[in-house]
Amino acid sequence: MNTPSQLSRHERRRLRTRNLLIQTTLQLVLEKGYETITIQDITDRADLGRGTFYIHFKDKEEVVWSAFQEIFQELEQEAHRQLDRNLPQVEYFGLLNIFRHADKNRDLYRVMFGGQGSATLTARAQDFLANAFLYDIRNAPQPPEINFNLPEEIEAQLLTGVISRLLYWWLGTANDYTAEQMAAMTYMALYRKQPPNSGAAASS
Amino acid sequence: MNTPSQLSRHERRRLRTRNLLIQTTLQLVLEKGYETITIQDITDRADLGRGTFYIHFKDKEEVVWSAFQEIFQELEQEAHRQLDRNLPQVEYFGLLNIFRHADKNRDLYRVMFGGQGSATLTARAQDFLANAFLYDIRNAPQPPEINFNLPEEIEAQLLTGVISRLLYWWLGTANDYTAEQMAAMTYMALYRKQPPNSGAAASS
DNA sequence: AATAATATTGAACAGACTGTCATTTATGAT
DNA sequence: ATCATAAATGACAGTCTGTTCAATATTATT
Repeated sequence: MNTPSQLSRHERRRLRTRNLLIQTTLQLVLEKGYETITIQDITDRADLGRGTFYIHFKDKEEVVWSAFQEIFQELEQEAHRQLDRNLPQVEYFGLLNIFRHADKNRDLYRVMFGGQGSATLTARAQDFLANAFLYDIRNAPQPPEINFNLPEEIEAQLLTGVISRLLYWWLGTANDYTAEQMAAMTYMALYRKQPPNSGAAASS
Repeated sequence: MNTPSQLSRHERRRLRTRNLLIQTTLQLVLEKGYETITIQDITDRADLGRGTFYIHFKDKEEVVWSAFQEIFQELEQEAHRQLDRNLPQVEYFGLLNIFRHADKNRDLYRVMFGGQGSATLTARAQDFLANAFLYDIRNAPQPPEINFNLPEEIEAQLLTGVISRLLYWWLGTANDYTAEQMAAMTYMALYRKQPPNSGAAASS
């Protein structure tokens, strides 16, 4: 039935063109902007027939979204790992994770949070963030160091707003802040404390 | 030259159809969503020729943006009035202004901040907010009650993020919070103090 | 009232993009 | 080598855009 690789040649072929479409789309979006590019542009660059696109995706949006889903998954998993490890100052390290992840995937984040993508995409990305925060707030093993005394839902939305906008600004403006600095500033604004390890080297 | 009304009849006529186009566009956007509607839809509903649209506006976007500009102006003027009056707790009343203004113009805010409009529109609206905040921070007659100790630019972006997202959530979700409650919660989260007049009636 | 200027019309046009579908090409099983 | 399945193709009809232009309606000037 299945070859050792677990995937039939058909499936591998299918996956290959699918990924080709994703990669090409991302490239083009980053070069020309989401609204501007057309399906034709994508398939031209990918050297495929235009019809082929519609076999794999319904929309421009579906391509970008599925690409981002994969990448977001990384971040989500890391966050849950940290939550489970019951770290002190999860709040700070959570922020740091996000900004580092954004740094690694600058271009993709730019499309999602940078006002270049579709409104729908941005909204979806932010809703995703809000859900993640809500989950974290509700499932925090310990009560938070600092309590906002606000409804959980609102707290989650608030965090989402701060992060999204700072990402937007950070990635879209000429500035020299590092991910660490951004996380530290966000932490200070939200929790009114110095972040851990400020000025000192952190290990393990 | 000019009649007592300051506007020639030609000018008034022009303005009339211009406003008709704006109103109709807003109606339709709120009914069907920004992306969906077409220029044809607008001029049909407005009972105008399609060509007429292009005499007044370049784009769908230009219509919506000019509509919002007018309305934002109200908010901006009120904010500056408050700043000049040197009120205590400007921060709180500034927030209150925004949420009340959003309440009065629910539908328009929904389009701008609700993820229904174009990404460009939303970005422009938020940039506008960020600029306004930056201006207020720099021109505050007194040093703020509570200092964030962050770069002004970042503080402005942070406020923008919080407000935009809370507006998005407030206007787009079933909930019973009043503008006052939203302002109070935002104020508490940002400044870690009870807002003034909580529980008491305010006059004049 | 006649004439000039301005606004609006609506139809027509080229160009671009979309989504679909019957056909062709590549792959897998026998 | 043959046949069945899946993938990829490109041409098609339909929609929207932005522009143009001659005709019509409205307002201003004399």
